[in-house]
Amino acid sequence: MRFSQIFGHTLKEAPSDAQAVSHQYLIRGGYIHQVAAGLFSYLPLARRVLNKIEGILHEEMAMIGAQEITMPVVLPADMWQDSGRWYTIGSEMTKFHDRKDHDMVLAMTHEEALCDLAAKYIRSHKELPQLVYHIQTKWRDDARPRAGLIRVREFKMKDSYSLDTSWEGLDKQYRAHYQSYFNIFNRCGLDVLAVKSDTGMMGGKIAHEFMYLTPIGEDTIIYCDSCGYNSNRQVAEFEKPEAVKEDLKDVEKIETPDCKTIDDLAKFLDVPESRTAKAVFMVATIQEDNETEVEKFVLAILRGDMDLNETKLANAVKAKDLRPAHEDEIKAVGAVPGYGSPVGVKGAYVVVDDLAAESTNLVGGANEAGFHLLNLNCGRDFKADLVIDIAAAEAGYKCVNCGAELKAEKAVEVGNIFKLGTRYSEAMNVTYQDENGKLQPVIMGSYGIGVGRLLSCVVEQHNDEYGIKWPISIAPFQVEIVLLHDKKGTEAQEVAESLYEDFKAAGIEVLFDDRKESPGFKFNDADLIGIPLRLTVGRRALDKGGVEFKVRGEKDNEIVPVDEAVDKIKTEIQRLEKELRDRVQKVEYKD
RNA sequence: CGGAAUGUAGCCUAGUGGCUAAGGCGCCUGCUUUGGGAGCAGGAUAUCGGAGGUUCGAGUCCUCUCAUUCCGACCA
Repeated sequence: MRFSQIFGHTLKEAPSDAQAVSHQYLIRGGYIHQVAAGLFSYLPLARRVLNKIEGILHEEMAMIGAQEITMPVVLPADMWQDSGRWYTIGSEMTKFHDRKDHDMVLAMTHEEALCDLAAKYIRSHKELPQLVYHIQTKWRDDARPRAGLIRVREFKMKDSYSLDTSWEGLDKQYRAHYQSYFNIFNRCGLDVLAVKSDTGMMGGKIAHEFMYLTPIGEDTIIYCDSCGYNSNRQVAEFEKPEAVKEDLKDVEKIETPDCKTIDDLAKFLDVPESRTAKAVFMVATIQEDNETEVEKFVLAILRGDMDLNETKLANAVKAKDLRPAHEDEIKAVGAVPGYGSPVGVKGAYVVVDDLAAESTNLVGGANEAGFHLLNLNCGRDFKADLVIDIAAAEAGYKCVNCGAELKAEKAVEVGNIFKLGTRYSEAMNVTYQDENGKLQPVIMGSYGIGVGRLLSCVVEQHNDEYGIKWPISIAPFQVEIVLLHDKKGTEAQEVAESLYEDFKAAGIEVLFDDRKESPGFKFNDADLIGIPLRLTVGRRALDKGGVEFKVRGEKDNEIVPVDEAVDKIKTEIQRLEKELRDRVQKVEYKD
């Protein structure tokens, strides 16, 4: 490809909207164009990277026996009604009517479509197990797209679906993906960590997330350096500190103006946050039986220095869904937001974190604006319907396994693998006949990787002050020829042109900067775009007997004779490819 | 969906009620130049996000609205 003909161009300055490094470089390099919030066009350079990534995905899927299919992005609503998600997912899912006035849906993911397909094609245990996948567009009308390609509304995902007759079979396919995903990320040059993401209710349900650690991430990982424990904060376990125990003192009501947060309160009273009680008002949706759902008002009490872990709370009250309570709902039970506690509250299910229950003489809300109560004690001053661990893990707490201090790190989820079990197959009647002729639900798994998010995470990991440094495996081109024009002769031009032809003939992906620009301009663009290998053709190098070879990101360069340039580049490509290939290793599966 | 900020040419910015909206980058033409974002000369590109209002006069003040970004809620 000649640089002069590429659709799109580079920018010296990034638009002020772009804040994440990957967002800035991808825009400045002429890779992507933002159309609206969370909507991007991919220009030729980015498309080439996506093609490379998708190539790796296809190869790795083939390695674990997955067959490629394609399911539509527009789906009829009835399958989403069958799975129940038509009713449970909010405005993130886009619904519309087609010309015949049928309810339609833009696919957020393809479990329903796959189940619909499997229900029609899977008949016998002899046809199982199966593993199918596609790389297809998803639409999620996210309330808050951000950071360029990190969180978007329309994106492509590689999603695969396994179908098995047994939990052992599912486990096998699950572990195959676990390994496969490490291979994929390693081949793309991205460092990831696999963390447990949901132990959930429903017994055997297990999920892992593949996390790229970065401060711009939205997930928090809790990990332990000394024993290797790690987990998404949502489900992380930790050892609670000892409760402070004193002799019980009498309750005392005090005026606390403008103390709506624990922080305000602790400062105002000059007590540590750990001596306060925090009230969190939630509404849980609970499935009583197949037909009926009820909403339950839940009042969660924690020690003031701890955060509520909603996943733990949802599990504790067996909630299908959990949301923050609205202000009128809070008032309806007799509580006051900002000054809340269980004291005097009626009609709420009170869940008290075990540590808060053991702690004595805490400061809590009086359920009266501007007032708190001193010396609250669980059991004496208010009753707990349930005492259980509902606190979120945080850095500084102790590891449950080894007692070392836990650490926290932000991360972006670039992939996940999920043991669905029979959740969808039962709802959507995906069954097969077993050896005895009995109908059984198929046991499913689903496995996803966001392609654009992976691309942007690679840029986050591989860049410097000048631009992107692509890993060779997914670089839009393997080598860039930078021609420096020379008025005194045509030699440089001729050498560059003939090298360009030689590279193409040798099957090397080459970008030829043939533009009539100054050297500095071209070097800066080359660094920005980030092609791994560079050959500079100009008077100075020719006088020294060749062309100048340089690896992106390395300081040194060397003169290579013109007739050895193709071999040199071939060797270097192989060297860089080997580096990435060597990253691919057997990983130990961690439950 | 809550809180905040910002909208001036393709990009970055100036413009603090008063003349024809200014500069840099980029773009076009010509000449010159060619090893880390060259120089000179000429040129094109803005309904100042939109609507309404206040005013003799609005890019500037007010109201509404739209969009984008950031923080939070949310995230199958």
